[in-house]
Amino acid sequence: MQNLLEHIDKFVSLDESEKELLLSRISYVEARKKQFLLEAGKPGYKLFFVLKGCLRLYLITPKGNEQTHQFVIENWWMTDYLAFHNDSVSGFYVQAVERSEVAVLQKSDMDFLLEKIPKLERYFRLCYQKAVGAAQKRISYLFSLSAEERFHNMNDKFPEFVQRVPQYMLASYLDFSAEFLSKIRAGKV
Amino acid sequence: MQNLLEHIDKFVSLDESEKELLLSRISYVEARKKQFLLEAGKPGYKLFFVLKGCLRLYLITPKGNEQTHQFVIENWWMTDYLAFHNDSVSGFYVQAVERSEVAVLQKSDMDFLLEKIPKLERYFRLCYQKAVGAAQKRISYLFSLSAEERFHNMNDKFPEFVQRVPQYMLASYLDFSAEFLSKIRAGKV
DNA sequence: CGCGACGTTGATTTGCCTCAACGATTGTGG
DNA sequence: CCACAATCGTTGAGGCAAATCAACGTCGCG
Repeated sequence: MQNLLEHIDKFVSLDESEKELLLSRISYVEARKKQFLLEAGKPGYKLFFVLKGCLRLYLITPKGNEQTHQFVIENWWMTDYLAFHNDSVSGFYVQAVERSEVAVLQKSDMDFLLEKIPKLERYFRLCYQKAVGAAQKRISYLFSLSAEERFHNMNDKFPEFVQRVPQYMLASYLDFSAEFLSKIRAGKV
Repeated sequence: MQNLLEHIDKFVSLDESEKELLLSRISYVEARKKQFLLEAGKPGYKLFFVLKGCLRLYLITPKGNEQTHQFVIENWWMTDYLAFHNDSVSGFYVQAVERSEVAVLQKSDMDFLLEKIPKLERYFRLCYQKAVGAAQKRISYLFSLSAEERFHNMNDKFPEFVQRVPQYMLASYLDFSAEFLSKIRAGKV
């Protein structure tokens, strides 16, 4: 949990009793590779923070394909935010890409903590501000680059990522087929 | 500005002196149709709230096409959040789709207000939480639906929108060409 | 060792783009 | 208030990026 405290500390400073209170309301989960933390169709009242490892958020399209929406590594929060915001059922799966250590915050606990430690409003406001920016950036890549350009852009900017996740997940994240990714890598396109 | 106060009031309650302070740091702009509020390449330190009318956020791709990222109508905030967050230059244009009344908040004023009225942290945290959810939903539509399905989905869920904005903007929002939208409407596809 | 998950390759198909030319509608200055 | 331009929308022909399908390697693991 040290990672989480350090991350919070970058934005707001908590005293010892506040840290204690915080930790008393956050649980710790170790997820095996491919294990689900959240499933579509189930209530989405949890927020996940990656302490170690890698998670992905994905959905199954009406046609039955997996579409990876987001990968997150150390020091990012993730969930289906619409479900979280509206207390509704999740439309997404959250799954461990590799063995991961995760902090889990229930919405009710979040509300409790925000009540008791108003400074955390600021922390989450800043996290979300960054997340909205990241989402805008993501859409702009999907919009303005061709499939091949999206792959090369990813490879240039996040090479360790391209190593770390299976190709079929990466392909669905970049919004093209696994076969096509294979051809791009082979230079056959 | 009444709209803005009412919107804030849905999430947190401010007393009269706080409202006064808030309004003293927010400016009001009337934008003509097609007028720019923010331009790519210029500093992105402003946040916009639509009191009346409609704004769009778009970028120009390397190939020279307009790609509309987002439309916002009454009671939504908008800007290039990455530029706003990092105090950098905007990658997007913000333009009035129709004659609009807009509240403008400079980042420095936002920081000042958040300092003086910590309750506003909560307000923005909730606005952003909703915005992240909306962005996730948007990506999921782009991912999982065909061009024609995206149009019909839009038409079903936001018919007034489809009326309100020019077709070429709508087409770029749905990520296909204006010509193709024309063909979908004519049932020629 | 054998099975299932993952990756590769080529042939074929298709959804949507591009380009070009032409209507319709809106706006503007004479 | 009309003429004309600019903006916006329509239509069709042709082309291409990427999907789909199918078959076959390969690796890791129970």
